[in-house]
Amino acid sequence: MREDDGLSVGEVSARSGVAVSALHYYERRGLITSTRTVGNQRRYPRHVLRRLALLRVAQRLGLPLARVADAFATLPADRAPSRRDWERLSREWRADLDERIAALERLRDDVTGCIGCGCLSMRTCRVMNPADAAAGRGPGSSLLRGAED
Amino acid sequence: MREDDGLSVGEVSARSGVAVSALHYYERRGLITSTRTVGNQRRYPRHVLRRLALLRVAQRLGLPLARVADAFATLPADRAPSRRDWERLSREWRADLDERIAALERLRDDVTGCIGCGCLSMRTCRVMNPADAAAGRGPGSSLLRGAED
DNA sequence: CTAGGACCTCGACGGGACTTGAGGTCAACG
DNA sequence: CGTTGACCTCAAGTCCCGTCGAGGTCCTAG
Repeated sequence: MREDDGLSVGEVSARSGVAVSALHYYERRGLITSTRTVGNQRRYPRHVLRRLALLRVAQRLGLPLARVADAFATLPADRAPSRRDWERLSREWRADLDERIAALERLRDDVTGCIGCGCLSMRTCRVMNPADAAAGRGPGSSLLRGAED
Repeated sequence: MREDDGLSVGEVSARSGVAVSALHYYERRGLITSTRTVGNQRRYPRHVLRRLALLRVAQRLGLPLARVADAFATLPADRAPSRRDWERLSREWRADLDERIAALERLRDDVTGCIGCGCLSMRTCRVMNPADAAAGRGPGSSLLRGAED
C-alpha cells in the first residue's frame, strides 16, 4: 500500500476519527487536498491531521464549514499550520463564540425576567417582542397585536 | 368570509407574522390545529396566536420543533395557555438554554486556555481532545495519536 | 357572468453536512 | 486464477424548517 508516501484515506480516517465519506466531502469542499497515486488513490500529507483537528475544533464551536474554509485559505498549503496560525484562528473563532454566548445570555435574561410576568398581555414583553422588531412600527413590529385574546 | 367564527389562515398570518406556508407546516407537524369551514378552509381558535408566540420564543431559544411539539402536548387543547403554563414552559426552556450557555462557556474557556499553548503537541489539549473522548482509551479516544506529525 | 382574491393540496426545491449505495478498479495473497 | 479488501466515482438519500409553484376550488363584487 505504501507505493507513495503520504497517508491513505483509510489511515487518515482511523487516525482522525473522521469517516472516509467525510474526508471525500471535505476534499470536494476544498478544505483538504491530496495527491493521487498511479492507481488513483488519495495520499494525504501528514499535516492533514492538523487541519482536521482544527476543523473539529471549529465544528465544536459551531462554525459552518464555509467559515472554516475561509480560515484554511489563510493557512500555508504545503506545511503544517504553525502555533502562530493556530493562535490567530483560535482568537478569531473565540471572538465569534463570545458573541454568540453574549446573545444567548441576553436572551436568557429576557426569559428570566419574563417568567411569571404579565407576558400574557404580550405587548411590552421583550421575549415576545424581540428588540429588532421594536424599532419600526409598521406591519411587523407589534406582530402580536391580535394576541390579547 | 365570516361564515364560522375563528380566524382564517390569512388573518393568523397577518397577526402573528408567520407565513401561511409555515402555518400549514406547523399544522402538519401537529403544533397547531384548526377546524374547517364547509368550504374546507381552516379556522383557528384565537388562542392559536398565543401558541405561535410561544413557538417563536422557543425558536429564538434555538429549540427544534419536535421539542416544541412535546411541550405543546402538555398544554390544554381547547383554551389558551395560562400564565402557569407559560411559566412552566419558560422555566423548562430556560434550563435548556442555561445548559447550552454553560457548555459554550466551558468551550470558550478551553479555547482561551489553549491560545498560544503547546497545543501543537495535541495530546493533552482539552480543545483538541474533548472531555467525552478522554474517558476510554479504545479506538476513538486519543483520536489524534498520529497527529504529532 | 366573470374576474379577483383568498384559500386548498401535493410535490419539489434549498442549504448544511454528511451518509449510503451501486457499480467499478487496483494490488496483493494463497 | 480467483477472491479479498481498500479504494474509486457519482447520484441519491437524510434531517430540519420551511418556501415555491402548479393546478384547482370557493365566494363575493362589479
